[in-house]
Amino acid sequence: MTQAPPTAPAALQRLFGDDIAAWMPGGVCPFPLMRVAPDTTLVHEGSPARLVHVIQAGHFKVVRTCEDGYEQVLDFADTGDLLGCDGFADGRYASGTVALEESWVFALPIHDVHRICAQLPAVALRWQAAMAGQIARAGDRAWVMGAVGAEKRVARFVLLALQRQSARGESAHRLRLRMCRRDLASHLGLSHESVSRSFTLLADAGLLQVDNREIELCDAAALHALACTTRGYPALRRQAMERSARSPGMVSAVLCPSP
Amino acid sequence: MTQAPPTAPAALQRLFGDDIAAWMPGGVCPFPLMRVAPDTTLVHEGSPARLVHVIQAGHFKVVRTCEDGYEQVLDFADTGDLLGCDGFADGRYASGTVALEESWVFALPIHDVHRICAQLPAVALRWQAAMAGQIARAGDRAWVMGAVGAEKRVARFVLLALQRQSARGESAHRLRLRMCRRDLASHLGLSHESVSRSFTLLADAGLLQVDNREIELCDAAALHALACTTRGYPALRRQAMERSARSPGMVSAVLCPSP
DNA sequence: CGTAGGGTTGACAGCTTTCAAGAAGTGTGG
DNA sequence: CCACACTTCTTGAAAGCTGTCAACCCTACG
Repeated sequence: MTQAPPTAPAALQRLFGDDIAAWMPGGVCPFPLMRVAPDTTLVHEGSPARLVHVIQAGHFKVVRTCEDGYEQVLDFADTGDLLGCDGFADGRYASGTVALEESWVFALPIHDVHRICAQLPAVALRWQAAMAGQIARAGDRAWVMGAVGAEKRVARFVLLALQRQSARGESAHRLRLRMCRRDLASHLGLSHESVSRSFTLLADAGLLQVDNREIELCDAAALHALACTTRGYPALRRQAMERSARSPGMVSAVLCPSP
Repeated sequence: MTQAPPTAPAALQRLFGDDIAAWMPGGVCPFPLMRVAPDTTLVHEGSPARLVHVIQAGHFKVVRTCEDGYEQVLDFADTGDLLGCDGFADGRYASGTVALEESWVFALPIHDVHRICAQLPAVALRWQAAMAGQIARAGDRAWVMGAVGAEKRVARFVLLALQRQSARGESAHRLRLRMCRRDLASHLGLSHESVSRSFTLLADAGLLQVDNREIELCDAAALHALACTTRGYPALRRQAMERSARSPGMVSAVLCPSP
């Protein structure tokens, strides 16, 4: 299952720009590219923060563990994201990060980042922009989590994930979830059964097509309306009932010709 | 109602350290201290981002407005917090900020911040720590919003607010909410009636004392247990019922002698 | 004094959690 | 290759929490 490590440090390129070349004596990247096995903890909550990680490939969840062992999923991170920035603040990581699949990250010593930023103002600017991007991401996340009602939270989550994916040049209507329902439920403040039911409801209403962790957007306008409209959307359940009554046997028929 | 503007730039001091003196020719702070009237929008969502604001005094809400006019409250900010960092990322503010009361903020042109950071590495370090602090804050916020159940979300919110307040040297058991129930409800993903009911429930159970926007912590251990325990806490309602049955007429009696 | 906005409470429909069981997919070892 | 255990996902039923609608109290304010 182990893939070959990515060759080009695309994530670093985006962070440091062309100035990264000045820090690559002999074309060798000064920062180690680490492989992280699935379900492995990359940084432990509360440990001393000396590294910031940049995701080159793969997906992570950001968690905070309660005293009784229940883990609250604060966020999910993917390619290009920074991990462990919160450790900058007081020297200890405020959250842990766990790989959802085999992943590859660059480990940047905070000290080195400071040194580079002090010497190359252009890099400092990009670095600040990257941290600001993490703050903006957190705002998006709050938008998702602040929705009222299970389907709306799930709808916003899917919409945001697709939006980010398409901003990265990937598909804008097809989504592959990397996390299990339980992690997603923890993130959204729901039970995992409610997440499951929400997906089937959105599918029955014709907004999505759901096959386990494969999501396909069918009715972008309707999903957007559901996600962005204020509270109250009783029409969805009626719509789902009607649809499922109309085609009782055609569960897995191809409903959404891809545009 | 208009108070005098604060005299010492404490918020800037914390951000720039002693090096701020080098940027104060004749002891004059180079950044304007702006007064923001209650219910006034400081930055508009989507507008070009040229300033970062530092709260010197007062309280704000950070919002994202849906197309139909419903505003989602992403966060609340108070003294020392940075406003508008998310605009760093792509040049436009990703969220708006509205003053909850009369407030005072320093307006820092992003360009100036960059210049100062380029010249004074120590300031750059502090600035990064401040942004990292905003990221850590966002994690806390996700922890609050990710709770399952209305009382638990409210409990976490109160706990976090008290914790931040005490970290700033203020009271660790007395809290004055600056936002209306509706804003708090929007932030927590609840109806404002549920927020109200949660407060009275927590009060009836003896964990808090609630008087409109004045909150007093009565049983820190129990509130902490409620906030941090995994889902399921049916004992709370029983406890509240028993308590309210035991003292039917003593609604406003002084239950919590301040330690 | 009248109005407006914020906060609380009650009633009820309906959504969510919980508990339980079954279906589907995955990995392991024989 | 199959059987088996295991996890994940889905679904059903019941209890109970939450949203909605409505009413009432209170304070602030003109």
